[in-house]
Amino acid sequence: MTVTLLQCEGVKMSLFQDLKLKRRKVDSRCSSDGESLAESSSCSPDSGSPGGETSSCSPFQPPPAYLPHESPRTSPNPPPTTIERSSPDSAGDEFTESKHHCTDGGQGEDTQDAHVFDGGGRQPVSSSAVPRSSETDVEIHEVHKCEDYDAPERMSTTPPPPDTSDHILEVTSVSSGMHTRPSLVSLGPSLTTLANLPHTLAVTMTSLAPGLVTTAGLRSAPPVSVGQTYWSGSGYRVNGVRPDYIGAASMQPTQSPSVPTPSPADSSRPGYSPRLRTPTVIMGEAGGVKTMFWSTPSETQTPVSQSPREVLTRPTTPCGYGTDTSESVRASVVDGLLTLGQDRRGSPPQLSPSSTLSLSPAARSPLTPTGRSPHPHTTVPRSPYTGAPSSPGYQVAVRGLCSPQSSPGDLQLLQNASYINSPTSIDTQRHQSTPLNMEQLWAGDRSQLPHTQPDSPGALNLTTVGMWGARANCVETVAPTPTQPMPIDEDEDDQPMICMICEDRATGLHYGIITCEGCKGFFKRTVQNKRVYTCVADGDCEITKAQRNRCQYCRFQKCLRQGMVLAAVREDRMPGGRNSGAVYNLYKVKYKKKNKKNGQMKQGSGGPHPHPHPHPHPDKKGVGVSSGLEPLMIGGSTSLTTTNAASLTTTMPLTSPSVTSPIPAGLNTGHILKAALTNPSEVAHFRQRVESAVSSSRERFMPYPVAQAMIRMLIECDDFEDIATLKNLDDLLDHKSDLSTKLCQLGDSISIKLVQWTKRLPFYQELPVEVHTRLLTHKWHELIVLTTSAYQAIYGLQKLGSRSSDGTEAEFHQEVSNNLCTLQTCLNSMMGRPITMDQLRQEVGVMVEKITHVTLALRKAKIQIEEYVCLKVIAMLNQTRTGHKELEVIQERYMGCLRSFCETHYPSQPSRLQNLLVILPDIQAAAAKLLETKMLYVPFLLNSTINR
DNA sequence: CGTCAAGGCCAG
DNA sequence: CTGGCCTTGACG
Repeated sequence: MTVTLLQCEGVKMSLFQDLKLKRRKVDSRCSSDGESLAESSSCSPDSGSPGGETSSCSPFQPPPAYLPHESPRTSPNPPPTTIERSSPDSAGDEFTESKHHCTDGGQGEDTQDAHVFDGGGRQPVSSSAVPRSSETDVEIHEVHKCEDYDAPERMSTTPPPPDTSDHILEVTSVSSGMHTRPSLVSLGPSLTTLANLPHTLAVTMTSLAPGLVTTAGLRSAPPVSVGQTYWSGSGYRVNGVRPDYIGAASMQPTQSPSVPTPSPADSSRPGYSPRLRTPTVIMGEAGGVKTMFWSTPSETQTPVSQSPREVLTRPTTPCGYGTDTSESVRASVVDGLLTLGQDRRGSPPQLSPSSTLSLSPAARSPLTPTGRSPHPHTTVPRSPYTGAPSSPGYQVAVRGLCSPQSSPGDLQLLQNASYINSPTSIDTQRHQSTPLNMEQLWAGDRSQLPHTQPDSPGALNLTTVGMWGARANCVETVAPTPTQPMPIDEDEDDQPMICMICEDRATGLHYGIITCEGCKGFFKRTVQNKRVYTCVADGDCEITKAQRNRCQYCRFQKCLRQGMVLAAVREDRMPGGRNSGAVYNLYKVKYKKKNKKNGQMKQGSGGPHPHPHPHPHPDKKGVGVSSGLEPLMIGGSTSLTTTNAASLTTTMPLTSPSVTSPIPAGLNTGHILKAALTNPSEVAHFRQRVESAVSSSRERFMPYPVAQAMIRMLIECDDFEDIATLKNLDDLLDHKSDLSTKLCQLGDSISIKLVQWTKRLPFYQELPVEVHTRLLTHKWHELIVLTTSAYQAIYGLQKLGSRSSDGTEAEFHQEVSNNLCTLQTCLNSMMGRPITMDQLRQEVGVMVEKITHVTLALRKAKIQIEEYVCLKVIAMLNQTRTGHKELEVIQERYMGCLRSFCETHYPSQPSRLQNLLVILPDIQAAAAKLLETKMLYVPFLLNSTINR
């Protein structure tokens, strides 16, 4: 059981945010609340690039509650502990501003991104219904050591006298198997309030085993993915392709306007896909003394500005993309936790640094084009639909996961895992290439160029393998041939092209690829003037429309990487005319002769999901798809993954030269691929898009029996009632026993159940354990909300008799009131003293409202268990940005399940799928609030009392 | 003559 | 310096 306890840490540590911890600012430039902070932001609209994330007010700042407020309350009673500064990776460095990198004064999306804290219920503290006293308005930068290893009698189960002087939590825990004893808790003044109940829960810290010295860096709060985009079935197109077909969900318009969000003004903006950063708690334990500090957030991107020390300490990840050390450690530790007891998965090699650092192209698994080490079990033959291993021992193996056992070897492994690098972000695999020496480039050294450029080996082999390696992974698998043109989806002609560099609106083919006027001009000026740029960061800045002017070096590098041809810039500056054939042969996208008589081209429109634009707009600028751009020839042969190639032979006949049959009638995936291949916004997304297209085809054509079987597997692994309710409610309500212990046990129970659920998932083996870890760490609160709300929606009706939801405002308020009354009763009992309704509303009112909102939405939809389990998986796999194709494939697989179920069981509700999906942002909002209040037990209490 | 991908111009 | 708009000129 050590395993599962340990696995809880990721969850438990999230609770630490709420502790009355003194934040001692080391280097804060931020104002005291999210809004003012945002407004004062002088930099970084960056929603993902390293270009801005280290700025003082990036979206990755801790949410307001955790921002380094100007907290003047210095402690007259300093903690009786050793105070240390945080590690090199922590706060100080990452608060470093990078204004020098912002050449546009922070225009563009600054405001938008700066408001992300408002979204999803994570509202600025100042506007929260929860009083500030219950918020974490301070930041920890010290390590608090506690010398008192085992003094449970000092743990506050009754509120200590108010102490306004200092909010110090000191925790020491001596591990004793699965029982952990917080030994010293010194909380702040508002411990007497309801909101502090979970603080004691938060104190739980579980150790591996007696004597084991370990370090655990744990994200204190999962990123609140407010405003994430979901498939919405809208008509939005990217280069003529629906983003959900090509995996570019983040480019979709965001959620339905009908979905209320805390900050609709921001979250509803097209393309709004914020990723929040949260503080990071790094825990350490030495000699049985646990220490911790908070660092500033640094999720997965490499900041623009790194102090030398930071650079030195930043681990090199398999993808070459730096992760915060704390994040790495955290992930690694929890990875280890998840891995323990899974000897069948070959844990030691999986967690060894050597395996994660295996970057040899030849060694790359075709399933892991991002360079991440392949999971050893991805080679298990699988059903193309279920993804489940076909081996007969699969079910046994899954069951075996439910009873993980640890061993000394596991502990050692875990210990080791603490020091290896975690994989990079599951949603961001960025390339890191050899620096481009522009001076040498202009001096004639073209060896730096990707192979699409002249003077470099294999110039006509348009494969971008080599120094552009990581990027090339994404494209090397796609190999349509000129003799096998993709069907053209003329229905999409009226959709604008997007620039392959910055995703702005493209105006046509320029220097070899489809770009906007800006990137065209930029490339031209750079080449004509032989300009030399440098990147102040690590040469990996994100280039988007809003940020393209922030780093000329990275913009130009991307131009080259994407295939812009230097030779297309004429030395003689002769205007007009056509380029020579030699230059033209270097183009990635070629103007196709107008021979659209290929009968295959029109076969794509006969599927069950006809496209809404049957008549193409005769826009002369619609070069991309409409005029027939030949598919890019990348490489000489297909290298689709074994697994997917097998799938493709049945559904995607045009992706490989070896498969020459026309598209089967009724399948219109070819046009998806055609468009995806000929008009990608980025070549680097080829692979992802193809995968998405493949999975999309699966999703859309999944037969119901297959969906039914997959859903049944999800239901079986869910154990709905067990995971959504509290078994020992009576014990919990008994105020005579130790409340803290009970809450700790509750936290254990919740996290154990989540981990067990994860391990039972049919696709568990398809993803590396670290990915599961990250998913769970980032999504656990959403899973809790969805689970409890769905349970409430489905079984709460029993309490209400057969009355169904009418969705009225009155019902909402009634339900909120009922829930608050239930909570009041429970808490009175738990605490042994009365809690006033005012107190209750103040502390948990907003959170209960949001959860109730979700519950009513699910109830109104009359959500079925089948839909709930699919939604749960979809929610867990949802990413703030695209890029992790494995997750997308699996997510869309279950999207297909859900769609199939909805279409089969609710044929009269064509928008049922969409209606269910748009509840997800509400779930995120409620989850954010739950996280904010830390009262994890609330939804469980409400569920557990349904039948009382 | 239409197309379209070059280069040029110039306001911001 | 950027990027929207314009001009140019080979090609079909």
